[in-house]
Amino acid sequence: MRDNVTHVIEDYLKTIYTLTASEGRATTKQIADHMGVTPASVTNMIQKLALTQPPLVEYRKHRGAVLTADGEKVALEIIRHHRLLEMFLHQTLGYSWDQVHEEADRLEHVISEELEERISTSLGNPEHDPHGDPIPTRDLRLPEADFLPLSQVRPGQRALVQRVRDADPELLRYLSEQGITPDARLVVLAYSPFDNNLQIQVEGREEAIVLGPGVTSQVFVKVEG
Amino acid sequence: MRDNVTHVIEDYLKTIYTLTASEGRATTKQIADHMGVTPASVTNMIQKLALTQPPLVEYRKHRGAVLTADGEKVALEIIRHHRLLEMFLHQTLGYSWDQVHEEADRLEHVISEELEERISTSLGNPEHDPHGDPIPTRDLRLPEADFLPLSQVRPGQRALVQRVRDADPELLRYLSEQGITPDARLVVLAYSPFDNNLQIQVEGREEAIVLGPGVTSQVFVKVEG
DNA sequence: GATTATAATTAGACCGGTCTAAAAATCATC
DNA sequence: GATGATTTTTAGACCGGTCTAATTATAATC
Repeated sequence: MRDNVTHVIEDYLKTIYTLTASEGRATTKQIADHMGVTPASVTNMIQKLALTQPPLVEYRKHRGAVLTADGEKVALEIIRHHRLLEMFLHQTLGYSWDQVHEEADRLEHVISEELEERISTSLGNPEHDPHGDPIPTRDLRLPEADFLPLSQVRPGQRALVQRVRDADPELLRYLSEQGITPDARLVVLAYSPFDNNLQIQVEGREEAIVLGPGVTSQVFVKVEG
Repeated sequence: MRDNVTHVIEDYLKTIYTLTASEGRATTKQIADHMGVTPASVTNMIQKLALTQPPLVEYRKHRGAVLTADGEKVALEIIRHHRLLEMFLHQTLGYSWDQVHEEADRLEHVISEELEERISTSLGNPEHDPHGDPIPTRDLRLPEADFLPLSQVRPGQRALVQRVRDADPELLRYLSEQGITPDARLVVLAYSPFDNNLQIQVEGREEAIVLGPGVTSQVFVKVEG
């Protein structure tokens, strides 16, 4: 079952998984945009993945792709690899958190179960990667988080930063500079309804800062009251 | 120049490099056997590599392949990756020396210059991998070794083990058990001319052992007099 | 140097994954 | 529910890398 799963297929399954997690579903176009590939290629691939034995996705015409249990397993395996690698590069080799993503994207497809295991134990079996994303367990369960995007926190509320979307290194560097990293505490001071800006005081910082929705929608927090 | 170099091409160049180093030249059949591929595939590939701009190999019909300076650079880059990774897996993640080869063979194609550098410095810029093979330097010079195969050492001579061919994990485990690892000292006690067996006393061991040429040709030493 | 074994090359097919261009289905808006 | 915009699918081509089968060149032996 694992042997016919190429690196490319792994990438498709991972993409479909994260898309359904964040957007609710994975359409042909979304997958295509996310992978930098034409929609025609996506159709071709998801049709193929629906015909493998066992099938890795469910496919009905014009309805996008949904992962089967088997497909989800593969996706979670790769996501586990990815997040363990991010943590390892960060902790053991001194990568900053905005540098790890790209490297992990290549390594995730080639590490053995053996190496995965050694990395995990050498890190003390961490539950989150450097961006606060949960790491699937050995048996591929992913602890579901009830985090709120920072954009939905309102004035007066205190919050603990839990995770940050790791897509854009620029954003990550910017957030670092502002002190907004997992485990940071902050208070929302003000909200501007028209542009959806938030004025925020990060604990331990002098100045309050103002962040737009482009930023606050990428940061996830737990509200502390 | 680097962008058209696929993982497969890297493997061909690496194979041609090691074959010319160990056998003096790289014929179509040798490359094919070494890579588990048909001779037809090899001809096809080396013809292609001779036509790239710049060419990576020199090719004349029925004469096998010879690396150009450019091809050698790529090969040495990959060999540097491979040997640094072996050392890293061994030192940092506790792999035994017979386990590292396979894992390194996959990782060597996907690590960035950045990661290569971080691994190297985290290991203190080692000059040899766990099997005693020299690691090409950052500027891709490979210190040439004047080692002798153990098979050519004669009775009465003391020798310091320098390196062991890393192709076969079985052999590596066996050698480990006998105490024959890089930096081990030994004395050759006797030589049987017909079967080319050597009787050997490893320093720190009780019993002398007898090794055939299948083993002694894979172990390289410096004779100490 | 003729014969035979071995190695190397060619020609053509195939597979995985991508693309473009054209056709069909769905969605959004009136 | 008709119209136009968008999305999706199909059909066919292409590229990288492999293979098999047939052919040709080299090496080895007499």
